Amino acid sequence: MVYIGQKKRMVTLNNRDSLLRSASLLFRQKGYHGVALAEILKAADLPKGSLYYHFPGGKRELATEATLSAGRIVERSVSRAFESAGSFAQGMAAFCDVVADRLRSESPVEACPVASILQASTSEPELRDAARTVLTSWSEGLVLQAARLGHPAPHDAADMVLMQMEGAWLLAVAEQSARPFERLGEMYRKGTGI
Amino acid sequence: MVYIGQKKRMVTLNNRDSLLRSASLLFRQKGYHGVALAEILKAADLPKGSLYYHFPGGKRELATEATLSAGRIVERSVSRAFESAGSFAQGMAAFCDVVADRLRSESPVEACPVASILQASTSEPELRDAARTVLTSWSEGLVLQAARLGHPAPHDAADMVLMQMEGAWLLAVAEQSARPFERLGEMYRKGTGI
Amino acid sequence: MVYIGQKKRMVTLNNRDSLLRSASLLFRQKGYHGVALAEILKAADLPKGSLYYHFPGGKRELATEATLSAGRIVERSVSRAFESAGSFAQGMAAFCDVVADRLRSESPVEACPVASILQASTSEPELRDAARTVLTSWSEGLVLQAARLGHPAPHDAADMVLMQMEGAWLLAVAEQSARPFERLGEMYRKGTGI
Amino acid sequence: MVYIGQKKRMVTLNNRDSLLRSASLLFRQKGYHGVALAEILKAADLPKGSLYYHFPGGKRELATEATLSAGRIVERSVSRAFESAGSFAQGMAAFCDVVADRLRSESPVEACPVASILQASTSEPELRDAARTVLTSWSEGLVLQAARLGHPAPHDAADMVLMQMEGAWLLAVAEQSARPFERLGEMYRKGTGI
DNA sequence: AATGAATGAGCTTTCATTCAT
DNA sequence: AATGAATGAAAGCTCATTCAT
Repeated sequence: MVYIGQKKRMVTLNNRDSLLRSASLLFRQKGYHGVALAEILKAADLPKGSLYYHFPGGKRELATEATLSAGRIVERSVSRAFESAGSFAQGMAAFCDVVADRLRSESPVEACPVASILQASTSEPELRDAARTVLTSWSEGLVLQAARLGHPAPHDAADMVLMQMEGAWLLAVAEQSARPFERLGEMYRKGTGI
Repeated sequence: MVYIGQKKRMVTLNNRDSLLRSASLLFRQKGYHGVALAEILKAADLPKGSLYYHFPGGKRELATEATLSAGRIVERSVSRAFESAGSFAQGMAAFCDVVADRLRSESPVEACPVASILQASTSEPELRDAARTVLTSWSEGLVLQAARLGHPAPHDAADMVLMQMEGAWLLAVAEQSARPFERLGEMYRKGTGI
Repeated sequence: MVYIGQKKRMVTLNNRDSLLRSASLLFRQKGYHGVALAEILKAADLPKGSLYYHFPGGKRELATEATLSAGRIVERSVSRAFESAGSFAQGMAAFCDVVADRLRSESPVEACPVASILQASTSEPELRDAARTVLTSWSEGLVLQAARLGHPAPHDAADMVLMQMEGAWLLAVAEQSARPFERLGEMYRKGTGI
Repeated sequence: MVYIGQKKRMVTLNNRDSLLRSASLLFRQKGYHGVALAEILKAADLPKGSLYYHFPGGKRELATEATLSAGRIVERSVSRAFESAGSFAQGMAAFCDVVADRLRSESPVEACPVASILQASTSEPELRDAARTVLTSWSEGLVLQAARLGHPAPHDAADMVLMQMEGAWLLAVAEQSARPFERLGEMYRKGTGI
């Protein structure tokens, strides 16, 4: 822990972020109900009582924040992949490469942060809101990119890509490999993506 | 409980099946770790001890069997939808209609049986095998249909459809509506499916 | 299963004996509360429902009979060891050899049948009676042998030998070896036994 | 609960110790598998969840610690009995008196802590280690006393005494009386002990 | 005479949460 | 501001026993 700026404030921020990072990772690996808070705290190397200080809403709040935070990371990754693309298909292919790269470094191959949390949303409605927020932001980003890159039906394109991406992620978890994203990327390169 | 044929035999079969049906439903609603066995037994109106008679392997075995069984139902549904189709795209559109119809009657809208179980597969490896088995059988069925209906790249088509289907199912759960499958079906009707 | 004499009677007797043998073995290995009836039935290769036919009193009755039966086997072993002995000490040494031989063939080294059952006697008083019956019969046998072989204090000798034997058996279980009986035998040969 | 010294520290120690004391007592009465954790917690007047805080290893760890702790108490009792003795036989007689006194106050007469736990060691190997540790420490203590008091064969004496003690304890449980230790003590007084 | 399906009480254990300090 | 001790509800699972046939 390195203290930069105001000492106390930084400590707090870092501990909170550390919790979010560990939580996001573990929820993606095992799902909301599959992870115990003690496990998250241990992974973050934080004392037992500290969770409710940072997240008074408990596990629910932690999962909500972790989902939103992970959602933003993916969103940035989408933007970056499409930024330098000449077409929507090229952008999608580039994004598939990025995700495939990422998944290759994971063991076990982790689920989409939205998918991880969605399953628990029947018992925890707040989590569905978080999942929806993230999916909406992804969709809006994709619509913008599709429009920018001259796709004739930006909403259809965004919808389709969102489905393919979530489906590929699920298959990647099932196969425990990055291959679904590689195949999806190839199809976009061959022009059979959408 | 209606007694048909040999009494004892029927009772047994029905109790087992009743457990599988309740389990499948609840796992799809809440995920593997989100459902308590007591809940499943209550839904099936069976006493606590009876589960381990029918499924000595406990929750794991019940979930495995429920997944395989639900997988077979979806597989039959796919076959039927594609049977009377003139093209792969028409078959896919018909299948989307069937699923959309089904989801409209569910409350809450339930997840894909494979997705429900996959999240717990990190802690329960047997569940991953079940998920893979189902996905493989779906994929093989789709490859056959694509080949039969003259699709130029049957494996790509099956891959793509599997991704779209899983993705649409996830979006349907997030939105709690059948609309993602309606949109997917429309795109296949417009010729922008694959 | 070989049918000798009256068919049905023999079958019954053998199944009953088979249950007693399996039960005795398992109780000695794991204690009364450490063994499930299903385990005993499986070891005896008998169907689940058959136990209560042979032993209407259930686990308690089975354990009682198994203890008495095992007690008789040990008693005969004591008699045989002392039969050809020239002194009480020689008899005891011979008996130690027999037990040591027996334990060497066991894996895991099993407890004395009385000790196995005694622990459960707080909750199952019937078992204490069985344990006492066996200990009394052993004691009486030893008193007779001590008297026959000219020991000056037959009751003291029997008491002492019973304690040493039970203690050696416990140590044998702890060490998982026959050595305690070997050491006890040696001491009797050296004349330091009693 | 009396607060001595630092308040928090004492509370913790006492709860843990209280668990150990209740556990030791109940295990000796009913054996490892014969006692439910709920029973121990009730005896210690502690809430259900508190056990796993003090003993994360659960029942196994609790039993292990309880055995080691009870073993130390017996060890001290042995030392004290032999301390003021003029011969090994006198020491042993004094020790028998102490145990007999103790057992007279127990109802039901409780088994040796080692014997209580040993039966479950087939399914819980950690318990065998605890039992062995205690037996070894007793044996070493007895060897030292025998040597100090001029016994010609200290190891034989310790072995023999350990067997007699364990055997007497088993007989005491069977008879539910202190008499076996009284008889053993008498024999040592008469010079027929070893 | 003999059985396997069925049962529910009770087992060990896990866990999100609280709270005094 | 920050914590670790404490909690009790509920989880998955085991088991001796029953009973219709």
